[in-house]
Amino acid sequence: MAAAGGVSRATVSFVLNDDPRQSVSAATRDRVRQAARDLGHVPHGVARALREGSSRVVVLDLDRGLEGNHSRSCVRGLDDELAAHGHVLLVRHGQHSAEATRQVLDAITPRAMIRFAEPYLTGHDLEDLGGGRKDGLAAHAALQIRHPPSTGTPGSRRPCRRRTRRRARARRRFAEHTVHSLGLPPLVPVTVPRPKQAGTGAVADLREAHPDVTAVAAFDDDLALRTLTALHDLGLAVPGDIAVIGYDDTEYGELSTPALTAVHIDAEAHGRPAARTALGLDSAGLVPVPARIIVRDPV
Amino acid sequence: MAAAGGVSRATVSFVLNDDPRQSVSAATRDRVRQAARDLGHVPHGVARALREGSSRVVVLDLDRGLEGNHSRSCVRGLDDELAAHGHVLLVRHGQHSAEATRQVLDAITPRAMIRFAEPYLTGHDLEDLGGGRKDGLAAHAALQIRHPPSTGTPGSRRPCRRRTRRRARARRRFAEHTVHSLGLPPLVPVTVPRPKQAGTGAVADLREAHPDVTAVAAFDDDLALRTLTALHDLGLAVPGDIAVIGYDDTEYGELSTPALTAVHIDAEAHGRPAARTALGLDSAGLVPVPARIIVRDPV
DNA sequence: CTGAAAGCGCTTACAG
DNA sequence: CTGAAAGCGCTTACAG
Repeated sequence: MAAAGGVSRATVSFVLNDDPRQSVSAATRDRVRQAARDLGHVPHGVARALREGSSRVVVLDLDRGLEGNHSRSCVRGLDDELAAHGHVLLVRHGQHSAEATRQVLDAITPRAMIRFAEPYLTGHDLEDLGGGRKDGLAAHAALQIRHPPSTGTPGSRRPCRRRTRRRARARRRFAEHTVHSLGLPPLVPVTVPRPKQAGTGAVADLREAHPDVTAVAAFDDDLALRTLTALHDLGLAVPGDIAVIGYDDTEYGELSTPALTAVHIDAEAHGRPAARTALGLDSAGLVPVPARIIVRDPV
Repeated sequence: MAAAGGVSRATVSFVLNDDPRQSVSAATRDRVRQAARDLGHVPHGVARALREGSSRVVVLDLDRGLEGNHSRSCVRGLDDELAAHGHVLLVRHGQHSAEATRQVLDAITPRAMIRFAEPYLTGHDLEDLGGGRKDGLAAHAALQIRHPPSTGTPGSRRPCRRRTRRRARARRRFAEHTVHSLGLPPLVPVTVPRPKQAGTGAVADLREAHPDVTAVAAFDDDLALRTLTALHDLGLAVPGDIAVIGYDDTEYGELSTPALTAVHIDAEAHGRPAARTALGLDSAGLVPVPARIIVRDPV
């Protein structure tokens, strides 16, 4: 490559990286660019990574698949934004030991390793992102509880797997805050386990212990659909006897009867700043897309 | 590290890689191992990759998320098997341009890049994997059509996104073969689109045009659930009026009424040989886990 | 059996 | 403004 351009490898590097500390004549610059195009030359990432201390890869740690719209859109945002800055997003699925994580680090020394929804949880995203709107966990928890705004309905929900525990706790706190500020009775937590029969039993117990509960604000769509199924099996009317609202808008929500109304989180706007932070860039000026309720059947 | 052990870097490399071409005295070997442990020394993957020509990473290209059991278990198998051989699995989600793919290659020069379910489709997995059972697309397509074995029911199904088209076509062919060999009437293809109303319309049309169709063998669980919803909305009884059987066993299948019976593919056994092939290893001796039908409610 | 040296392809001070 | 040189941390012929 250097030979073809008739310049030193150093010069090639300067040109291809637009190094501002080095001025290169326009003629040389063009010559190098042209040669790179002709030869299809692209810097070898591994060599560059060795020299620079890390590869242009960001690893996202995600223990689940890409179930709802939240994770899916977040990945899209991360991917786009990283690509725009010459980096690559790679996802690691499953629950891994610390040792396995170290293996990844050792294998490619990624530029950063992101844990899914970490900032969403830690409060980073709870800050005002412009337009007077908060677009984080607190806002989303409140959005779910407030819907529909006209009827005051206590919600209930269920935290689940270990990794999500912290997030569940935070959600719970925000939901309780909302309930309180609306002057509603406190939340009644309920667990709707698998398999189906167990879930139905749990919902039956809830009805008996708390006949006054008029709505369920589910931790996620999976649990919302589980609850819907249980209510169906108990012969209860939705939303007549009790309403259900989901969180995270799975495509399966459309298929239940009644179809599931749910909080829809557009997390591309979360993924982008996360990407920039991972690269050590300023993440100002990104426009958030506030979460909204997808109303399917009346709740 | 070399200094601490009092040996040359070369020797460290020989010991740590168990190089068979080089004999190292037991004493030196122990000394190096001990020093490595003490210092927590691990070979730097990037440097090694530069020298060896590729990193110990395998990239899996997956345009969807991890929806059903097929992709999920396949990823598990790949991940396990690669880890057992000192490699790391990283997943790339979304539909990417050739340019973007090249970016990944340039960034870390992975050992291999796998396209999801490629061998599943190309026939690799259609071979007999031992025990006199085939555990591939042909077997799975047949399994779905044959269920329940007692009643002869024409199936219908729907291919969808571009990437899956080839797979859909192959499935279709295998299903038709099965139908034929069972002496059943030929398959009637049907598309059940989103949104819900459109799907319901499609199923209504099907009923009108082909009142003799008694069962739907869906392309995947999503479509099966869609069909179930449509039938419900049309006031038809399942399986009384028409049966539905899914493919790939989503956890949401449990929640419909009636619950969805589906083909359950344990693809860990597909992931493992794929991993070995990617590493250029022999994949003999791996035990396949044949697909089975998860019967939930009677079809 | 062990060690000194080359080289993988880059980037970046440094000298000209 | 340009080029020769060092060095990132490994592996692997090669000489001792």
